[in-house]
Amino acid sequence: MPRVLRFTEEQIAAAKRYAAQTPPSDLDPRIEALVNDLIGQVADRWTMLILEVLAEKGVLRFTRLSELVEGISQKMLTQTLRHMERDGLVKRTVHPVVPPKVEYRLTQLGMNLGAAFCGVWVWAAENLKHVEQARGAFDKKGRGAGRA
Amino acid sequence: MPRVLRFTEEQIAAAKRYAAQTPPSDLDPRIEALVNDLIGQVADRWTMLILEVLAEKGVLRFTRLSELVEGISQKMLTQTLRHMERDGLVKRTVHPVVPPKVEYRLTQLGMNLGAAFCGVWVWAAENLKHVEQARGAFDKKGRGAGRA
DNA sequence: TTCTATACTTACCAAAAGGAGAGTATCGGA
DNA sequence: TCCGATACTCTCCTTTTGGTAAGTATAGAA
Repeated sequence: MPRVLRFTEEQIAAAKRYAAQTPPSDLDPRIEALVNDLIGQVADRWTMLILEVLAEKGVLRFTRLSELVEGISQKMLTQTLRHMERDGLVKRTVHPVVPPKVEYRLTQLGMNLGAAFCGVWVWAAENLKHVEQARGAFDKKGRGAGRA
Repeated sequence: MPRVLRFTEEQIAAAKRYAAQTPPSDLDPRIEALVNDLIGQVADRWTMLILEVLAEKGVLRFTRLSELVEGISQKMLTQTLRHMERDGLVKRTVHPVVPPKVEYRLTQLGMNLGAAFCGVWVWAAENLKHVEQARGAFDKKGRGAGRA
């Protein structure tokens, strides 16, 4: 499912650029809160999956998207796409024909976000085993001792 | 709130390393699903905030954490810390004294995850204005036309 | 003897997320 | 004349999430 594993060289380069920046030093708390909110909205399960498939496939119509994003309901697909459109992550193009034809593609902003997430996907792919080991250890020895 | 803006040079370097890797080519879908789940659990609001304050402060006790992670309830703090401990992101150290003393710190795995998220924080900080603009535009002209 | 500090746990309840499935509009084709 | 295709929207209902508030254990201080 993490189609990000097929991110283009260009996208990976963008991820590098993001990670390479020394983050700006302290901002005013108002901004910090906004950044926080923004991440909260964007780090959502469906948003990330849609980001992935659009990054991989380029342009997709509604029905195709619903097939590619496994397990998503129409309701959530519509809702998530609207949010992403509102945030400027995807471009929605309506062709006024019958039956309707609507195309979705990532904006530059969306692609940049995908690139920024790339590091997280890589982390997850690399450390899956470590996490599973940690869970196994926790579940076995955690029970029965150590709780305050 | 995004204390990641004060991430150390070392952590930023780690982020670079993550983003610099060409992600492994296609894996079997089982793995992909697991990576997906893992990200879903880890990209949670409280997990990210706790990751931040621990990355910044190093070692913290329960009550101090609850003060620093603004708005978190005891319940969610305990719950999130348990999950993070189980996943091997934080180390929990109990000192058998009265009143109880319990310390939390990030593991290497946790620090790496923080580094991987760094790119996303930077994206959010940089593109906050773009997103706000997009929202403004959407809310104004979006209503009334364009829906299929 | 009662109070305090710490790190929780538990029970209860309200709000939000999200799934299922039906409904809608329109035109060309059988 | 009725069906099918597309991209939704709407309603109803269940599940999940998360907050609040109270309870617990213990040793030393007052």
